[in-house]
Amino acid sequence: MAPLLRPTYAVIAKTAGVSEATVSRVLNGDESVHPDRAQRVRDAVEELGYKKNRVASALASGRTGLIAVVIDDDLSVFSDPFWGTVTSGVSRVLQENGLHTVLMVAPVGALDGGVAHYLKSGEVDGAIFFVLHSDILVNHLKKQGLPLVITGTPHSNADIPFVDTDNFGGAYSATKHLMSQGCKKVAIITGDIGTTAAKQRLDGYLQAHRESGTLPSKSLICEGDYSFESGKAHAQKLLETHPDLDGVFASNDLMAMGAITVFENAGKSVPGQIRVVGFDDALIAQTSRPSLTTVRQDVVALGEAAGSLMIAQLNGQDFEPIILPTELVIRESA
Amino acid sequence: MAPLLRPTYAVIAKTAGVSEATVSRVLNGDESVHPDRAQRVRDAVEELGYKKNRVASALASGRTGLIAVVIDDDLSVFSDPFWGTVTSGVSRVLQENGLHTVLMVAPVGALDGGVAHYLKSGEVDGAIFFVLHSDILVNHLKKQGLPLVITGTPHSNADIPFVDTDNFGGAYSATKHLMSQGCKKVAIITGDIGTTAAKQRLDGYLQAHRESGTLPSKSLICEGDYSFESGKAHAQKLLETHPDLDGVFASNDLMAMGAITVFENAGKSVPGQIRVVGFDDALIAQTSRPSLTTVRQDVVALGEAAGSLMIAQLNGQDFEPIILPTELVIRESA
DNA sequence: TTATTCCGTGAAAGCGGTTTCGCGGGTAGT
DNA sequence: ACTACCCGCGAAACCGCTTTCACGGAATAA
Repeated sequence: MAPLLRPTYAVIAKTAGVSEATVSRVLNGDESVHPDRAQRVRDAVEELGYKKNRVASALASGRTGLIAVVIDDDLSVFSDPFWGTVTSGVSRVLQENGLHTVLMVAPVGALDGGVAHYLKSGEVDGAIFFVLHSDILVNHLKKQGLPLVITGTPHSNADIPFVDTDNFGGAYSATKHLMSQGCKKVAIITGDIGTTAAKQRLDGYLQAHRESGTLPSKSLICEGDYSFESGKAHAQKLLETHPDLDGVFASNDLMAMGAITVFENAGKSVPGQIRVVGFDDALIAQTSRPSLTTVRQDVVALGEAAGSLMIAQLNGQDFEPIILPTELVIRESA
Repeated sequence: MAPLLRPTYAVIAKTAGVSEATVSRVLNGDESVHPDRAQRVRDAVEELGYKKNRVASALASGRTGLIAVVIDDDLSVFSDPFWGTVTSGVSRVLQENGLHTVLMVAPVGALDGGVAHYLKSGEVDGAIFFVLHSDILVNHLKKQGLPLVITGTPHSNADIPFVDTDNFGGAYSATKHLMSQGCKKVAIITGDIGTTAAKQRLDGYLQAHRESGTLPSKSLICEGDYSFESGKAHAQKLLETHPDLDGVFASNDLMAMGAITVFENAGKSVPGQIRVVGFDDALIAQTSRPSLTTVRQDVVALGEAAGSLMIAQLNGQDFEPIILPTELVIRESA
């Protein structure tokens, strides 16, 4: 079937008794059009039910009104509700400014990968990166003039706008809490250590140890990948190599839950014999048995901050990096 | 900064020594172009790094290559991992066919609402609906010739292509299982009864009762809204009005978890004193304590089936509705 | 050999907007 | 009254493709 026929500028112009250029000026907020003519245009739009064709506008203006939100991972990340929540924060801010979100969940890869190709295609007016294993693509796109925001502190000292959560502070207070609860041997299950967030959380854990006058052995530091399964795998290994382990800080809630599953199945009660803290404060943290002590980050605010930084750039305004605080939420598991 | 300058057909045509129409014919798979000329075009594309401008192509052809995936809800649905998983199934199938997904999570509302406006705007070549409280918009769009697929059985007998899970059979076997475990008084917490899925799950529950020669009292049938909080609220009420309750079938895993939280906090052990079954088999079902007995639906396959039905329509092929089976997964809670 | 048909290809119109440049009328200054 | 400047507005070029129509050469049939 033929697509629905909808009025164009030509019809609006004829109805209002003006030119198409005037219609364009009025609908795009040009204040120089005589108020009486402008009102005639608005009346015609109302009467005829006109809607702008965004495809034609994008071709003519060179701007699509789309902002890419890039998650350097695969679609299984959506089993972690963090991503839906943070994305909703970004989308709300962009939508308030007449922009739309294009969500890209794929490995960012090299300069000739799928994500790079898409971002260079001119289809988006800017890009917000959520997970980064390397700054190579980001630096390349910045040189080409694409407005960018990244979440997480950049690897290099490039002048890239970013928002972040206080990873170091959150991990530090989680580890301090475990120690204050009497834990003598505390392990960490990190995220992918290629990301700055995982590094900063590890640094917070190490700083808490330095301040208590101890240093954890290398086998207490496990590199996970934020997945439930990696939490389980490392918990298993920790029990084998450290039977006297009495505390674990996992760098996200999913890995914390994986660890708890293993400990409980091994007959080690949580928090009776071993205490566990996570990071994020996802719903899974609240509903688990035992409910999870965790470092809460304001995920909606993180998304909104990223969106606001993008809007500021597109409007040619000044901006500063934004670091959001964390809060340790004490529940049953520690 | 000015957008990156990229070669257009004019440049490709000049380099290959052909017209722009020929370039368009070659790149769109027209077999009538002389093979030598066609090869010269492909060589020029390779040499110059040409990428099609999809905005210009959409304007010229009247097709955008975008398919809307509509979830009649708000963004909090992403706290339920069902949605990320089912969407990934759809996206994979569309991408294999050169199409892209536009995800819309918003109340569908009336014919003059935001979703309706967008779908009538000509920006998408088709739409897949995931939750529907009413067929009004779908029937309207079908009349206008927009290719459609819905998940869930349509309310009316309209000739709308759909995919579904066997809701009736899943609920029936869940309720039968509770009865076979000795449960004498089984409640149900439904989803929004305006959706056909929730109705069918209720019907399955009622059929299992009919076959056992009993009928549940009306106060054992609670209408939830698939949220964790509604599961808790109805569980609280059920305990008050039915102290001898010994079984609950919840129409999704989140409500089941909400119910378990309330029962455990009230000192009723699961499954010792009261057995609980959910629906979906989300990760939350596996990680909870106790782990959740649930009706597993193949959510990826549901998404892929919806995508395949859309592709068939766009290609003008015949198609049948697709009903996917369920499987009762026995864990600790029942 | 001549006439007719077919087909590959190029020129250009069009898709629906944005934006530029020039024109004419009005206003201000001398 | 005349001159210079300003500004609102319209005509039309342009954005980068797709597709239509017409042309010329080749092939086929009479």
